[in-house]
Amino acid sequence: MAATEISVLSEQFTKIKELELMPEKGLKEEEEDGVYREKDHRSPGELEAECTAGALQDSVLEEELELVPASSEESEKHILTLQTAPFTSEAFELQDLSLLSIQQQEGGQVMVQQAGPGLLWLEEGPQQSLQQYLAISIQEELYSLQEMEVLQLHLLEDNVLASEESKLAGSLAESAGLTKLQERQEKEQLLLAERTKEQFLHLGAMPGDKGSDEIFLKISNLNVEEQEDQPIAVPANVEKAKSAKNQRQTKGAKRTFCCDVCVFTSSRMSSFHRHMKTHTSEKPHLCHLCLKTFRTATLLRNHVNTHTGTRPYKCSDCNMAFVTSGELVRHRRYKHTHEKPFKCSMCKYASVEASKLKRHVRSHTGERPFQCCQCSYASRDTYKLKRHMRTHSGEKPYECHVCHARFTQSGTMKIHTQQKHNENVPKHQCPHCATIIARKSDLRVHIRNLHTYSAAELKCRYCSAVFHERYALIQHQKTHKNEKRFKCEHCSYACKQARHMTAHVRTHTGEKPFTCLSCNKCFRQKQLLKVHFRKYHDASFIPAVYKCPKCDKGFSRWSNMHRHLEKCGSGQAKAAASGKGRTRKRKQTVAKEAARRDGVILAHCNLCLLGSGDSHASVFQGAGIAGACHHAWLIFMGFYHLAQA
DNA sequence: ATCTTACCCGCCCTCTGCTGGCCCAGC
DNA sequence: AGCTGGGCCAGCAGAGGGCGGGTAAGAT
Repeated sequence: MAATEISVLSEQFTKIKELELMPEKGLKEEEEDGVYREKDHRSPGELEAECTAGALQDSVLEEELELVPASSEESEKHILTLQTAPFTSEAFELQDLSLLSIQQQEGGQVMVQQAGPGLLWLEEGPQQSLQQYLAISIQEELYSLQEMEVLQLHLLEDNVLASEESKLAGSLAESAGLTKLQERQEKEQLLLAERTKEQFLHLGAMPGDKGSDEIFLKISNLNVEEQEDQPIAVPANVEKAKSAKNQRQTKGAKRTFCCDVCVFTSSRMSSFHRHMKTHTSEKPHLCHLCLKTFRTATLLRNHVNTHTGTRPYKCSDCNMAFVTSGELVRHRRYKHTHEKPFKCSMCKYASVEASKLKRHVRSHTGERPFQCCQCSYASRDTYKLKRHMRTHSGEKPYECHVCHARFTQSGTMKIHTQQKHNENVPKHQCPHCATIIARKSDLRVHIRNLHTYSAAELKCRYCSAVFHERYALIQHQKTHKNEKRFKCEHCSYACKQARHMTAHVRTHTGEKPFTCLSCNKCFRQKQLLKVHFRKYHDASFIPAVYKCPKCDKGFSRWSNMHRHLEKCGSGQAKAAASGKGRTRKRKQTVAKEAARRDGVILAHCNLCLLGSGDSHASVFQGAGIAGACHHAWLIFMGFYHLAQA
């Protein structure tokens, strides 16, 4: 005969209830690992009582503590549940609780010894099952996970008849001077709401299987709330849950099992049990491929399917297949049924998934929960923030497979490839004019700039015409293009530009407003003075000479040579010179390169007679004739050097 | 125990639109 | 030869579709 000794010191206490002979159905079933798992063996009332007992503590939950061996006979199987009871010492005048021992003796008698101040009562629960309730106080330090191992309950498993137990229960309950738990439930629940600093423990002690001598003590519920000197994190919704739970229970119409940790409720015991496991870290199912663990075998199987590529759920309308049925349903909504159950209350948007609606709603609310850590940008979803971060990192993950140019976004690369490397590039025709633009967005800019109505009057710079659309103005002004609108008052001269007329009029007046500061020579035009100064007073000036590759005629300006080439024609040089889409400088460079290929001399040094395909002095410098370059200048409007002249 | 359903988060993609720098033709 | 305006182009952000995969709870 062994006894249980529990040190109980605080006001908090726990009840231990022992069920009578368990029906076979209610017993644990042995699993492969030989460990007995608890089956639902209690009545709803008992379970509900358990449910009210308190919240769980993850670190302690589900620990099974082995008790002393029980009798090998089936009739001797007992379940002893150490369960929290939300009583206060004040309510039951329980004080100075300390040590208790339970001794179940031969003949079914249960001896309870109070090694210190304490309390034990037995009660008869529903379905005539014997329940023993032991009220103990919990020493704070005692009920940590490790210290539970210290706590030992020793039950003497003798033959106990249910009737005898019942009698004994009644006797002990009476002797304890307590009423049944059920009669106090409402009061307990009210007290529970007030007891924010209590510690609750729920232990289930269960016998072994047939022929087993073992009894397991299962810690299935431990509610530890904030201690005075040891704050413990408790979900904020616990009190809320309790409140809601109480409301439901007082209705009494239907049994509900309420989680004390969260707001979960269920009418099913199995669901409740399964739910309670979610408050633990227990994940016994291990993936042998990646060592990830899962709570259930189903989760593990689905996970393993992702490794193996097994996709049992096949779409009947296409060849897609999925790991889970949920994925298939979602796919069918997206692709085939177009069912969109999640509808926005602010617009017509509807989505297949709730998360999409949630994301969409942010476009109404303006909420941007994802803040960039390096700038003020915040995005409405995680992907945009991730994409944005590339602007800080400089990462360009997308590469053009043709030219290997890199891009930050896939769309940008796609457009690049389309525009640069595809032959059939879609073009966008402006609906208002003949303009064709490669990109739609640029067409939009075009329309905005040129075809948008302007309230302000847009006046023609050549006449009095007025327009309200820029495109119309431009088209109108082009009609003035070839007009020689400026006519000389003194002669028949006419020109297109006002500045030309100004210069012309000076031929009549003799005015020469531009004076050379070096030699006082005067000029009618600023440009003429500029040319003069360069030619006679600027030692560093080396005039360019553009030489026709066909007839060797030289030109001081590339544009002049270009005009000449149009008439003269010269293979590559002409082709290069007529290249469209190039800048003036680029055209010059291309023409020079072509000339060099043709062996054409564009310029000569006036001193050393060196000829070059390039007109720039750097060519002579590069040839090592530095001395010549400083004083040399190339023939202006000619193709031989000064010495020859 | 298993299937089904729902929810959630994450990732990637596409389409879209705006912006500003660059290039170039025209003036 | 300089200025200007318009097209080209890449960068970047907004919005939304579709799927992968984990988790939990109801139903069977």
